[in-house]
Amino acid sequence: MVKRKVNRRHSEQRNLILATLRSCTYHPNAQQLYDIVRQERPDISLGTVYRNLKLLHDLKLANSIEHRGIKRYDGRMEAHHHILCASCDRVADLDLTSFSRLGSQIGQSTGFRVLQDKLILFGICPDCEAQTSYNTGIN
Amino acid sequence: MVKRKVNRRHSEQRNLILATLRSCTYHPNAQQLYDIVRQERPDISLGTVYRNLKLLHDLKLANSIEHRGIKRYDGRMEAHHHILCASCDRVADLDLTSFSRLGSQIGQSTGFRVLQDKLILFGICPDCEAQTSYNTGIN
DNA sequence: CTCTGTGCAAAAGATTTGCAAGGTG
DNA sequence: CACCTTGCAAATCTTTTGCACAGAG
Repeated sequence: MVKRKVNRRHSEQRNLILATLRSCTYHPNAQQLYDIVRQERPDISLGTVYRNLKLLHDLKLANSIEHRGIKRYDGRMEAHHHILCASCDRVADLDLTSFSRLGSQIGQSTGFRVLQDKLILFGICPDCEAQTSYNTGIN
Repeated sequence: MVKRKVNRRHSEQRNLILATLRSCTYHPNAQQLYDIVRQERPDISLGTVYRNLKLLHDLKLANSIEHRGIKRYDGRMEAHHHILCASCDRVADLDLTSFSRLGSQIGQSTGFRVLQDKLILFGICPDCEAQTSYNTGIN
């Protein structure tokens, strides 16, 4: 179960995918990443992007969050959280130093060992808030 | 966009689905709900379950959380949050009165209007913690 | 040479949708 | 009646996987 298959070979595709993810200012999904990466390497396949995102996530080189049936990735690995806009699906990073207290409090009351680096919030982003109408349908 | 089509007709199927969801002690997905409901009404279709869960969610009669590509539902509508076990995917309810402060704090720093009733945490549940090996693969 | 990674296409799994028929008010 | 809801099946969408070949060490 805890299989530790360490020695991975390098591949241009994998390096490119990780570099692209890291340079991304937003939180792209596989298709978006594929579209960007393809500009530089038109022969890359979508399957490879999926395979590598999954691998990078397993290797803890990428985070992921899921919303409305789509997984989005994040190459920034310093501990942080995310808030999703329930209207436009935008994702914003959240540096939340004050969470550790709440986390351990929750751990005590539920018996769960709370993962301190994964917390998802929902809200309405400023842009959507500025508009008169928006859908509040989260999930 | 803000379509308000209020007058919905009743249907046995919809009532049954909602009642079943409400009586559920866990957080079932569409398929699980379908399996339960079918015992009472063998002719119901999976599509109907999906359609009604979506509708009930829109009407704010059900909450939903998404994990590993599957949506799970919750008929308990008092404000509360959820914590997911990253190992066994169990969902636990979380009554978190102390969140409102953190929520408004986050609202100030991000500009988001934080939805106070939707917060997802990840952790390892007591049962999984008791086992020596578990996968930490969240998402 | 030995594996790992890739491209391609097919498969899988969850959810949605078109349609004709049945149900509700 | 008008139109909402259903069952069924097909369609859709995202993600995974099998396979033969290419590439890395």
